Formats: sequence, C-alpha cells, structure tokens
Amino acid sequence: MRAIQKSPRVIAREQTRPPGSLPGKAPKVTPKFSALAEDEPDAGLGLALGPLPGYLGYPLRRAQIAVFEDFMLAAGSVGLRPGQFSTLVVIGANPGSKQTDVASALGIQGTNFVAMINQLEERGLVERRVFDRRTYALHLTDDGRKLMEAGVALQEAQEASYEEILGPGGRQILLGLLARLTAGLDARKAGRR
Amino acid sequence: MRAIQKSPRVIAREQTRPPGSLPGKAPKVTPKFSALAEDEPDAGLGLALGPLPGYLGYPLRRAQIAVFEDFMLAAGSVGLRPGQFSTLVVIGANPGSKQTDVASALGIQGTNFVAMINQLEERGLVERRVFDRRTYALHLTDDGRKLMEAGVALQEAQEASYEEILGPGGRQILLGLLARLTAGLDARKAGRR
DNA sequence: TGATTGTATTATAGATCATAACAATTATAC
DNA sequence: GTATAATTGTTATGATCTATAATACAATCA
Repeated sequence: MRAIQKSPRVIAREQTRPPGSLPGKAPKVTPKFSALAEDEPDAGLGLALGPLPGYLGYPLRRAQIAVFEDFMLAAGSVGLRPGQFSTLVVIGANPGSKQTDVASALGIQGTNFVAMINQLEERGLVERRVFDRRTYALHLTDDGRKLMEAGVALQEAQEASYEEILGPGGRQILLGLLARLTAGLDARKAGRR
Repeated sequence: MRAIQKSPRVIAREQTRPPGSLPGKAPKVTPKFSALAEDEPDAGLGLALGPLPGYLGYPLRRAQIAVFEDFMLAAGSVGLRPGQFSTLVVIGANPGSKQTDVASALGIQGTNFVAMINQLEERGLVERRVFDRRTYALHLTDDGRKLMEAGVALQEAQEASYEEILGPGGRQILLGLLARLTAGLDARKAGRR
C-alpha cells in the first residue's frame, strides 16, 4: 500500500488528494455499485471489460500475446525469440541480402536491427560478409540454418494446433482477415502521408 | 558500415571472424560473391518472407502494430495510449475496483500497473480512494470519465472504418476467431500448469 | 500468538521502439 | 572531375513495456 512506505513521491501524491477521501476506515460494505456486468460473461472473478472486447485492438493484442507466449513455450527450447526466428527465416529465404532490406521487410527499424544481428552473429547463427565497402551481405551459418529449420518444424506443429482450436478453415480465414486489415491500414497510413 | 568506426566492440567482432572474410580492402571487383540469390531476392523491393505470412504469429503481430498505430493517430489527439485507454474503460465499467483486479482483468502484471495508475492519477484522470487499510479503490475523476468517453467515441468511429476494410461481417468474424484463439491458447497454457 | 496470504510498492533488468547524430561509401549533378 | 546528395551501417540516448525479486504492511486463520 502506498501510505506505508512514505517515499517522497508517495507523500507528494497524498498531499494533492482531498483530505476527505483518505480516512482510515473504508466502507467495506460498498456493493460494487457498478455491477454493470449485465452484459458480460464475466464469471464472477474477472471484471467487466465494457466495450473493450468489441474493439479490434484489444482482442488483437490479447491474441498476439497468447500466440507469442505459445511460441516461447514451444520454441523456447531452441532458444529463439519470435523476432529472431523471423529474422533467420527471412535471411534463409534471401541469402546475401543487405541489413537494410531484411529490416524493412520485417518492419524493424534499421537502427534497432543492428543489435539483433549482433546477437545472432555472436551466437554463430548469422554471418556478415562483405558486399561492397559500405554494405554487408547476410547469410545463415550452418548452425543458423539448422536452428531455423528446427524452428520451422516446431512452428508447423504449432500451426496445426491452431487449426484444431479454430476449426477447419478457421485459421485460413483468420490469416486472410489479418492480411486484409494490415494492408488496409497500411494503405490508409500511406495515403495520409 | 561496421569496419569504419572501429569501436572496441567492433574490433572484437572482427577478430572472431575467419581471416578470409575480413579484408580491409573490399574486393570491389569481386562480383558480389553473394548474388548467391539461390532464390531470387524477388520483386526488386521487398524480400521474400518465406513461410512467415502463413504462421499466425507474424500476421497477428503486424496487424496489432498497424491497429495500434491507427489508434495512436486517432486517439493521440486525446493523449491516450491504448493501455491507458483500456484501463480507463475498465475502471469506468467497474468503479471502486482494486488495482489487483483491474490489472488482472487487463492481463497486466500488478507490478507494472502501479506506474500506469501513477501516471493517470498525476494527470487527474483516476483517483485512488481508500478501500481498506491495504487496498485502494479506483475511480475515474470527472476529467477521466470525459476523456474515456471521448476515447470511446473515437474508437467507435475506428471500428466502423475497420468494417469498411474487412467487408460486412468480416470484423465480427475476426473478433470471434481472435477470441476463440486466445481462449484456446489460455486453456492450453492453464492445462500445462 | 504466529504463520500464511493479500495488496501495493520499489528496484532492477531485459526487450522493444523511436529519434538523432555520425562516418564512410556510393551515386548523381553540374 | 569535382561538389553534392543519397545509402548503409553504426552508436547513443530515451521512452515504453515487461518480468522478477524483494519489501512493507494488513488481514486472515490455525
């Protein structure tokens, strides 16, 4: 509780609070006067999320987190994070590419991509070869290719399990809708520019 | 290019590289020995993404980023980030809730939720009232409610535009598939535990 | 009473992401 | 052919987001 530790910051916050609202005794009886949970499944434990589940951003975010966690549980055994895995896949599909191109294909800022390649190179998975005097050509090492292929195998299994969850064809429909949404939003953004 | 700046780190990396591959002078004549485009770098601009677009995690991530950017462009005018907006919505739907419950409803770790509430409280959008001596009850201030409602109005407009992009019913189907996927993965994770 | 659990907090560290500045190279314009 | 611009990779920095560990205190229960 905040009032306990009395750090300066805490004290400052307390001082700005109307005195009437910080009595030691609280009305424990207070019935969640909201109880607006009339339209929520809610299951007693969780709170009502209001309109959030109907706003695409929220379920998208939750699904993305869930899938990433799932990936980490499965592919964590090969020691790859999602971003690293996709980097290996793209380099594997385009050997000799420049850092700039790989980064932009993945939607990663070039400036942040440097650290990623550094890590992968230090782990002996990726090689920087000279392309011209200002450019590197990226290649997978043998270890990198092995790890990438192991990740692909794991990922294929994951996709099969997603198909189980989503029913026959559901996964394909989801992929199509996601691609359409991303393309539409990217186009809108490009139009604004 | 890395060989240019010669920071200690750079030198260290170069030293660990097989001598044959680190000539100080780049073989300008060397016909980009890469060009190994075993499968062509394709399409001039974008690189091949290999199997990535067929793996749910990747399009999910891209879509989530695109939607979040879209939200920031629209709701940025009211100065709310997605996480802050959803926090306001949940508090508004459940006035008097404990921090713990709001955080877990949103899937945010309690320890990270503290900073979020600090910010919202400092901006005068959220109030911490005493619930009992170790617990705070969260409420929206008048300003907080106004901002939340403004965000909801903006978000409703966004959803309409998503429906345009996804075609009639497409948005609803997408919502359903995302919810099913998240629920399925959460159940699987819970089962593993 | 003493041990356990609940609630909020701080500190810390890692990953992610964006911006700015910079160095060297290459490409282009005049 | 030289001056200028655009590319390419890098570093540095700061803001977010996230996860873990440790702490302080309160409430509950055997």
